[in-house]
Amino acid sequence: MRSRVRSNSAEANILHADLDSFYASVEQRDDPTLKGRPVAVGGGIVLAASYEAKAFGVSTPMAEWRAKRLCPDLIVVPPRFDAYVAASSAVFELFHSTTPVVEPMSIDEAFLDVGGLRRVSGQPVDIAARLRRSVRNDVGLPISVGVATTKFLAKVASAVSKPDGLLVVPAGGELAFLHPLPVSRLWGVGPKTNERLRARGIFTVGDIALLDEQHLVALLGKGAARHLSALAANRDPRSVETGRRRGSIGSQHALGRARLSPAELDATLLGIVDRVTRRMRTANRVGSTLTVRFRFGDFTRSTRSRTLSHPTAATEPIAAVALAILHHEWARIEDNGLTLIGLSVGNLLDADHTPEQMLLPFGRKPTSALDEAVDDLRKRFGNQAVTRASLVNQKGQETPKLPD
DNA sequence: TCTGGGGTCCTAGGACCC
DNA sequence: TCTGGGGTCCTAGGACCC
Repeated sequence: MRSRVRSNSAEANILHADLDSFYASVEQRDDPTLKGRPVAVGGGIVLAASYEAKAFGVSTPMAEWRAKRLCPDLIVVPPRFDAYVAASSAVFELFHSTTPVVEPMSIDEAFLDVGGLRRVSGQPVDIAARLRRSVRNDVGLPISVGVATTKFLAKVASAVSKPDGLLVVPAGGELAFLHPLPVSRLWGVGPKTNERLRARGIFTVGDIALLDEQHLVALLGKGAARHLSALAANRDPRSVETGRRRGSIGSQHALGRARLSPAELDATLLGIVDRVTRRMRTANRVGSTLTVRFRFGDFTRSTRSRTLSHPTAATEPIAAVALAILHHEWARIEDNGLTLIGLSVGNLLDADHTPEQMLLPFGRKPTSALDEAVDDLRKRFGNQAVTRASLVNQKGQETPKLPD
């Protein structure tokens, strides 16, 4: 259940806590010989870089060979995701013991609302300082915290305070802090938008605040323009929300340059289907919209999606539809090669609250062309789960048709 | 010598329903 | 028989974030 918590918006009550160079810090914590040295976590590409490495210009995501050229002494260690998950859980326990109002943003950052805790825990700045000490002492990791009246500003503050910093933007001092910053600090300004703004002579947040919103709409479209105008004026009414749930679960796999055979591609996709559906079942969720993601040899991308008539977390129907989509794109894959394939399942529902008769698989009459395709695949490959062995499609063999 | 893996949100056209 | 406006869902793509 999602809930909103309103705090007194005139006060700087919102904390944004963000672990510094998270993966790299865990590695430096667990291997003392890495302390104080330039470390990158990755394999082929940099997933995280320590501050010592960042000083050389190493950043993420950067090809490993490039990082090593920038920083010849760089130590590259392979990722240990289990260790990161464990460290993250420990840190989130500290978040939750700080305040009940915690909104996770990713594995290494969260918003905390500490409004209303003054009497119990003191001023936000003191709460933030204590939290930083606990994370350092109990988990052994550096964390930066920003404190402000809005989520957006708290996030900017934590970023500005890095590394291992604490920064409070006092109520009333928001615009003085915000306006000199470059537009790229705004949430939602990436390389493309930054370039478009730069071309119009817009460099700082203050420049945006001065701009007529209509002008911005013409430049970026209505949604983005309103969003940026609001942030530049520090209008950010979003509250810290607990209980937010993911809207999709997916997995993808980069394939490199090697050309895979159709059977190998089928097997790769089935492995991804298996991983995704397992995760869905573990999370006790079902979904109905399948999106297959392709990146071709020239690095152009494309997605194909289909919506099932009933939500499911079962391997078999999802595998059947995902394979049908893959086979439908075969001509383009043959022409260009394929460098990435992925699958995500959206429209997620709680399995417990989904009426049983809505769940696949179950005995039923086909209700859509898509279901007919699923049934067709079942007939063709047997009613058991679609297995790798049953799907060794040689090139040229008839492949399942995807209904238009 | 290229470019990982997990997500979110927005836009826009077309289908479909009322 | 012709015509409308609004709402929602589906699909594809783009941009962005960590």
